[in-house]
Amino acid sequence: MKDMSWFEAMEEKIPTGEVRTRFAPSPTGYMHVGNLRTALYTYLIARHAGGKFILRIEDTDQGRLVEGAVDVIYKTMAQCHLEHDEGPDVGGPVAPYVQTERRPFYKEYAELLMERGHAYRCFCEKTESEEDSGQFDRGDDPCRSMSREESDRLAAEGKPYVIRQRIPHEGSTTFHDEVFGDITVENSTLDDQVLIKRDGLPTYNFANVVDDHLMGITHVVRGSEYLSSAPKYNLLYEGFGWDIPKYVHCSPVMRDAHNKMSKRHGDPSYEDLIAQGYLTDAVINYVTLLGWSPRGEQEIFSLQELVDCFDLAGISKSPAIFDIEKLKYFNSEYIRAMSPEEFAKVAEPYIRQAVKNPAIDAAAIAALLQQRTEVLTDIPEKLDFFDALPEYDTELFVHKKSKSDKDSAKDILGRVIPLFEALESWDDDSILDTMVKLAEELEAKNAKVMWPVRIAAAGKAVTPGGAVEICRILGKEETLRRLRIGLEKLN
RNA sequence: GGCCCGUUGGUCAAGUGGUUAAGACACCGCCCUUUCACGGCGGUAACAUGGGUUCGAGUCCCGUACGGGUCACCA
Repeated sequence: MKDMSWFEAMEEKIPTGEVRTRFAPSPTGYMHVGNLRTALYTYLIARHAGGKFILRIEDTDQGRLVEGAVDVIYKTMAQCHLEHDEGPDVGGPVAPYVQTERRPFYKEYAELLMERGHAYRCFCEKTESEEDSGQFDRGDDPCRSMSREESDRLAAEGKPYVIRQRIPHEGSTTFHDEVFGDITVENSTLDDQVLIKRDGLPTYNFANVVDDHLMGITHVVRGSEYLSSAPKYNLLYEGFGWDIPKYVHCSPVMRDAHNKMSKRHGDPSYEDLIAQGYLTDAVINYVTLLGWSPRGEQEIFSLQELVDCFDLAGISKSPAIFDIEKLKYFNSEYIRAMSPEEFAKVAEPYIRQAVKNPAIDAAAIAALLQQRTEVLTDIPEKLDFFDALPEYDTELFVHKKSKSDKDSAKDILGRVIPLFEALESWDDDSILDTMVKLAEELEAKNAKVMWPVRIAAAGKAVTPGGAVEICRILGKEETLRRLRIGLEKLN
């Protein structure tokens, strides 16, 4: 073990006097929605207080490392505008920020804890069946009462061991959580958890305590699955004589009443949602509101607005079910709030999936789409009729509300075609005027004229935009061709 | 099973002893309208349950039910 001056030097590096939070994912895959929400709350707490947001990679489980996972984390954080002040890529005062690179520290601190009597080496080698059956009574572990001399001797001989936390058999421990309040448990229900594994790496629980302390973390935000191990943390902090940070345990994001959202069940990750046509800002907004509620009735928040009003008191204790319908609503709100240019830009690739004809203006279509798009990936199917007139049934010409039927449609198309042919300019006004005047002439509702025109032009019942817009975008020649086809069908 | 936590409409949720129990999504209806949407207006729908405490309980206490978490040399 290092001498005390080494530990003192470590203490001196710890930043103080500011709120410091950390997002500490383990690089095992992609960004789950629950993870994203945890990252968001963590970020929001730091920024709201004008503090620091730190990224730490928890890779102590060598068996679960996934290639490229760290890059996904960086990429996602950047996409979500969750910029960190300290982390493996940008460095910081308490580097390194990757747990495997901090390996030497844990051992030192575990030994310090042994020195203080709150930990001990355990040389037991139990069979798996003993572990699984729970037959092995931890209270009877002979290593717990082994003398320090004996323990040192065995270790020096090279006998493999783990280091366990020595938890008192008597008394109780109370810890405080910002969301759940005070929770008290009997120490007898806590087990002497492993701190340092046989491979020399720390367990998650131990690495967390050591790192959070050494990094000056003031608020620990994590999932509620860690709630039951939290009392052991208090004992660890007390054993070291360290201040206990604020705990913020968050209930899970559920897929339904019984199951957490999970990739295994086919639930979307953040990346999946983006690929499915959801906007990052909408996802962030929605996910933040899943399990947290602001004071007022506002629901649409920019990240900055969230920073301004985020408050721990609004975090709820019970799990929240992820509702894709409500995300859709947020997404459509965000889409409608975009400038037409912005929307045209994000929509263009989706428009071009369906509309290959370069003569057709994608921006013109985007303008029609913006008010009626919930999810970007819905776009292509709305536009299939632009490139090719679909096969359609003449029943489509029948529409009661517009007072349109096959006979009237036939009559209207027969009259509209020559009028359109005669048009010199092909724009909204001239197309509209032509149809309105015809309606006046026939003493009919505008709809009676426009319905059959739109049906003949598009060949489908539901279209983005009305008859005028569709004819305009299709162009005069193509419109006329389609109207003639419609007329033929009705003959 | 032990321990811990949770429970307001289908969903997200407000609510910190006295409210006609907000609001949003979804759903339904009406209006607007060249389709579908958008928008506007309105509607259906909730305090898991039984006991207390109290003049008065969604709000406090106890029990019950249901649900979740945890009980790894995983995080």
